[in-house]
Amino acid sequence: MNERQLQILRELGELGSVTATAEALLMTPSAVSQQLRLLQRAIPVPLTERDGRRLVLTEAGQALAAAAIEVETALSRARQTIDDFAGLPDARVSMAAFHSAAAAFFPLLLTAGGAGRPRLSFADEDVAQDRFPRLTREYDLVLAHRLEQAPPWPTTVTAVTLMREPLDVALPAGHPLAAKRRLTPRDVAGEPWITVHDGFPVMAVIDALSAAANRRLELVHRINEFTVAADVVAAGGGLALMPRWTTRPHPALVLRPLSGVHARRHVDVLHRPERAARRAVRTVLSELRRAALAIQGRGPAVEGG
Amino acid sequence: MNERQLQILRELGELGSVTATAEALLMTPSAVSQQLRLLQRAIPVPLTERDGRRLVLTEAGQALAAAAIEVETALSRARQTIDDFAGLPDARVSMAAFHSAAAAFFPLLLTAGGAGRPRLSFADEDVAQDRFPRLTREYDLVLAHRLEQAPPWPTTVTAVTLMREPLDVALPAGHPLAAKRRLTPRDVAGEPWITVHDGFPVMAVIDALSAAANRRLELVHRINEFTVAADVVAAGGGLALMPRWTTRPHPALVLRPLSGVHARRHVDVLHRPERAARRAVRTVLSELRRAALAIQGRGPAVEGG
DNA sequence: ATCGACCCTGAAGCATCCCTACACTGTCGC
DNA sequence: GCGACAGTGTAGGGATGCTTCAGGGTCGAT
Repeated sequence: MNERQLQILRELGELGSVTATAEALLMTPSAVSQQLRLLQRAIPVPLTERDGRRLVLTEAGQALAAAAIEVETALSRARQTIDDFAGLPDARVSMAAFHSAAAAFFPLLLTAGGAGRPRLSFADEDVAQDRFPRLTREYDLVLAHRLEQAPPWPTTVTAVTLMREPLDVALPAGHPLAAKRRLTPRDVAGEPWITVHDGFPVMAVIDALSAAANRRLELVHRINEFTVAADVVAAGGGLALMPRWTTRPHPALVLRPLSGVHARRHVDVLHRPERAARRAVRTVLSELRRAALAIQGRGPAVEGG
Repeated sequence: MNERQLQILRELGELGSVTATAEALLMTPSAVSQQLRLLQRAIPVPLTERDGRRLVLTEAGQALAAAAIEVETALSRARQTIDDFAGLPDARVSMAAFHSAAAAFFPLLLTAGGAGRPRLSFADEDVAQDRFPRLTREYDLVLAHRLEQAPPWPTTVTAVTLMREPLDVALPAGHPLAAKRRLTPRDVAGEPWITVHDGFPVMAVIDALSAAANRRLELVHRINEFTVAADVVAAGGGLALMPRWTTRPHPALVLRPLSGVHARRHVDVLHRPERAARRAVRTVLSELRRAALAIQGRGPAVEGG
């Protein structure tokens, strides 16, 4: 049982297939298979089992994969130890975020001053909810969002909630419903709607809205990008759900809180546990928390939720 | 930087020479040297430096060696994880103790019942104080003793104090001084003494006694083994310091507490940090703590200290 | 100062390990 | 039932890690 084999087992647990593991670790499936066999030879309980043509971890395999995370974390800490002595200031932290969080957080992180700060590499990644965790393989930190009632992130990643952000109804300033301070599902169920694509986090609220009003909603447009959606709402294309804080207010729109349905999303930062062994990563994590507070404080004063 | 190289670095830090490291790891000094060179190649700060003809760790090397302990601990935990699944009840725990602790603790540990308990392998090892830590390489647990005022154990081993045991003056029941409830340095400084060999923990109390009485003590016999010393005391060979709880009371002797000097030893259990990852080792550790309480409770009723 | 003992390091050689390439078997979906 | 896909075995090659042996630096005793 060596570190390499444990790493392979861990990836297999997270990715669920030998081929994907091989791809992630830049090796051939055959090599993965062989290392798994060697690992198994040293261990008296089965670590893997076939599931159709796939290979998955047994319960024991999952337990060992969890232990493998500790091993990698310890090794990362060792590397950080020597970086501390080398005093390398060129630490780079890579970070991905979905669009609205990227727009809200990235500028704040850039202006956060201080000498010797880690240098940041940003990337925007708008993916379906279940794809966020595996982005942590490519980026040190991943800003992800999920609805409050959605299933939690897998335990293979560490997740910290940065904010619990209400989702409001965006409508043109001149719209009749704009006169009300808050909107009920029955208020809005008859309107045409602009929603995200299927599988994206906000979608479940639309379903809940439909259920609360006991009526099928008319989904006219499917637009993931909130700024695009905002422009379409302003042009009279329909109503849309918009995060209260992380999108810049559109001059021609107003936001109204929803009552009667749970319309709130978590903005979380995800990372593989061992990444937090790096001091630079921890620094950025705490800057993120500070930025989240700033974003909530400055938001347009719409209360409720 | 792999696990093996970190292990070698750690041993070098603890043993202080390439040759000793090679011996401990069952390899040749040349192999150790080569692995250290490979490790160094990956790291931008010097990890080792020459000290005469010896090779020792730099500060950075010591820090990395400490991190190496975490790596080994994580690997040990991984092994324990699979043992948990395998449900192996045949866990063996090896344990060494200096003589008096061995006599006091080993029987209690044997009678500690319970099904599926770890099986114990005992060994007695009476070594000079500075040799105790390296016994942890050979045994899972090492019972060691040191005087309260002595330097603490090195940080490379984990130490838990089981008891702080007073050292009393043993004297024949018919001795004139036996009439006193407690003895001062001046009371005993004129008597002939039986002491342990140089370098053994109790010796420092003799020195303190000498200093407190401002007088050179007459050291007649050098006997490490307390039961032997007890018999010699009974035969009128002189006075001796005896631990209050861990030696069986001799029928012809009485113990009298000393005042005026700090005469108390710690009975500690030492182990390499990663050994505690094993459940069986933790079980025995807690049994040791319970045994220590029992030993103190049952001791002959001599109060003071 | 010199010699021998000791300690570390380097070169050569060998066994082992780990990977790729390729062929094969089993499984799923159309 | 066929093609696509997933995993596994074998052969072979390069890298790795060790031992052996030789050499150079350091310490202590004579």
